[in-house]
Amino acid sequence: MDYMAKELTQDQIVEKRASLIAHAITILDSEGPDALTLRRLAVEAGVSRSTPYLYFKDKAALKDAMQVEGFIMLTSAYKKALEGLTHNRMRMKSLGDTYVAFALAHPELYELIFLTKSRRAPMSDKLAKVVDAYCVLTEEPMQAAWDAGELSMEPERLNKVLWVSLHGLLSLNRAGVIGGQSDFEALRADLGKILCFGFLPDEGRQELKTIYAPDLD
Amino acid sequence: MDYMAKELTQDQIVEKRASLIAHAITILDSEGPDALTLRRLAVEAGVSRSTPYLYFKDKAALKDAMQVEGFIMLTSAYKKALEGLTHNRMRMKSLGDTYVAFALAHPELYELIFLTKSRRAPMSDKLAKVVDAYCVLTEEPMQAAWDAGELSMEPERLNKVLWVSLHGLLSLNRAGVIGGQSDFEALRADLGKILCFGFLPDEGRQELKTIYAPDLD
DNA sequence: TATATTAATTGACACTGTCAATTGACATTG
DNA sequence: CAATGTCAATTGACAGTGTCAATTAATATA
Repeated sequence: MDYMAKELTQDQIVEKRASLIAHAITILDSEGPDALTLRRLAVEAGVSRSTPYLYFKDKAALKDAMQVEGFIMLTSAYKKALEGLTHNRMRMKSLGDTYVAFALAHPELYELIFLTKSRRAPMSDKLAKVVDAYCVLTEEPMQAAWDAGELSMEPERLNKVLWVSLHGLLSLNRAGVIGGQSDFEALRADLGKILCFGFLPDEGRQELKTIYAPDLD
Repeated sequence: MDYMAKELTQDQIVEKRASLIAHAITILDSEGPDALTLRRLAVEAGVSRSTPYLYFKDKAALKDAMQVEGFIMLTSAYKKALEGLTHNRMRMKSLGDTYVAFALAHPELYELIFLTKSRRAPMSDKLAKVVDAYCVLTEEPMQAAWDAGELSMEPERLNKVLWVSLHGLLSLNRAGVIGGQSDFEALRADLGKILCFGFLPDEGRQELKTIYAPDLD
């Protein structure tokens, strides 16, 4: 057996952590959550059974780190997707497409990201920071649209509404409860239409408003 | 140890199954998924370690059964919630409230229901049937509204859109990624507004339509 | 009364997360 | 330069899990 230098630099630690996280994501995405085992992760990383415990307190801590990494991956995918796009509408569409593509390409990681394993524990500082950076990016095109008077709701609030809708679409589709592969695109189009225009028809909109949403502004 | 009659009737079997499922849901909802252990379920049911295997092929099979039971619970909650309500708008609102209340009252069960543990396995016949009955109930008020010309989309499609939106709201909120308890109601109101009226403002709606949704009808 | 049937139990195994005890390479000191 | 201390990393060990084969024992039937 070979051994490393005595005292690890901070860089070495984060590098080792990162490589463990990356490999954990590989296992998760290729074989599902049941295959993600600390022991297997260790042996495939060429280290011994309990070495991961030097870098992660827990299996839960590893998952938390994977969640953070997932947001980072999404954020950098967004940055790439926005490159060279100036038209505001295109930027918004590109973000949505990137989100969907990510969720479909990494379904297991996507599921892990949006699952609360930690029971009612508040977000870690690191996660909060990463989510913040994520939201800044997604809100930016909406802010521009808002400034141009093209939206009926403030960007920060609308951003959450759209996020929620898209996540629901992906989550229910993956659950298999909402219809097969072909339905997915149709449902996505339906969702887009409703989000743009609402489910109230153009005729009689004002009167229906008092019926369906008497308490909204 | 006491033993039962030699040959179990079909009724006895489904009763035993049902009681195991019910208790499994109790454990899940009160202590979370990690606490739901076949061995613990067995001992708390007063039977021995591997008795559950006489009623469920797998732990996964137990979870599948719990998923079916979850849909049944939701469906019967709907029926109760609709009792005595004749106004169509009230019926729709009541369904939505019931859905949200169920998800908040049984967060763990709710999560289990909408998680695909079985990797890409198609829905079982039993589940498909239950989901069908579920959808019939939720679509009914929308069908009435559609007949009255109050909707811009066919009930079956709109039902999925609204389901997706509500599920996304609950799922992201539970994930803790979307904001705390107080934000929840505000976000729900925002979502309701966007779903009713869309995110395009009333002014310039027609022109914006060509920008934001050139490919929609 | 003896036998067959079958629900239910126990024994056993491989595997998991986890941590205490141990190892061994290196940096530091006398 | 040899002895010592430090600390990353390994191994040993344990409780707990899902799962199934072998076993038990109660009852219907003959």
